[in-house]
Amino acid sequence: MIVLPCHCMNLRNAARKVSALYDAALEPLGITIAQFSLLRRVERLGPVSLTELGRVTDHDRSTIGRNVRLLEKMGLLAQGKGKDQRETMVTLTAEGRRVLAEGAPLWDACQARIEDRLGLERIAAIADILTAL
Amino acid sequence: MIVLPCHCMNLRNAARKVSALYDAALEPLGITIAQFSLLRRVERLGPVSLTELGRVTDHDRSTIGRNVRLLEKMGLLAQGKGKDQRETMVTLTAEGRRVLAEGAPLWDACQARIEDRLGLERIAAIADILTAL
DNA sequence: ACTGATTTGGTGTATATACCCGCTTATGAT
DNA sequence: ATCATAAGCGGGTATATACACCAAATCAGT
Repeated sequence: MIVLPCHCMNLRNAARKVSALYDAALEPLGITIAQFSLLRRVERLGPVSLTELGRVTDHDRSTIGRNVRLLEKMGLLAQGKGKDQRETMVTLTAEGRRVLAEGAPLWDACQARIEDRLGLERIAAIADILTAL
Repeated sequence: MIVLPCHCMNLRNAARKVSALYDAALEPLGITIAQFSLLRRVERLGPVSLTELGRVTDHDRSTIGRNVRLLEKMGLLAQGKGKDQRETMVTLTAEGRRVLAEGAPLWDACQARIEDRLGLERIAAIADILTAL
């Protein structure tokens, strides 16, 4: 892949390519790395509102709402009203838990492969970018 | 922004955030950093086919075709048939050249700000990722 | 020259993402 | 209790991106 002068495009291209690798690794699950990551978030946070999910992932609420809806249609997440009738509370389904369990070793392998290819130096740099922004 | 264990999501999030900064910087032009970058590619390569653009940018042909179509509607790019009647040749319009000229200092400023915030170390790491993949 | 394989694009479909607007529900100040 | 304000969501619209499939054009081997 050609390296451009533009740091932004280089980042985008790197994210695109790395995403394709993770997506391929998770292919047996029928979900993408973005969806896998969202499932894990819900697993971690327990019943959680869309707004809260958006806050912790730093995504637009509408983005989260749409992504959750897809996972709901797949039977991996469930939505219900909370005490506050405005809030949509999101929870993991049994099937969602199963997919997470099945996916864990796939994700691990891909993650390890990436660490191998990039080296700890660059891996650390990626994390640093987020904190430096 | 929270740092995740998943290197892929960290890269995606970094790309999302950095893109937002570049997009904001180019906002006076009415185009995004992805579009700006594509315009520059066409400027560099001169009349170029969609397939060739896809190859050099490592994007799917259909993605390029759609992105070019948008820039064509904005009057910044023009499409025409080549000697090979299958090929669509893409060229920069006068207006496209104007936008590139107007955008150059905006891009420069944003690029410099990013270099400042991230430091040359991390900037180099980003470029390295692409070559390491 | 003909025919089968390849190349080039376009379209349909899908995910990921953001912004804006409008509706519903909760909260807080009087 | 009332009413203005704020919070939470959904839907519309838009860009960026990929994959699969189809049609047209070209090319290569006979």
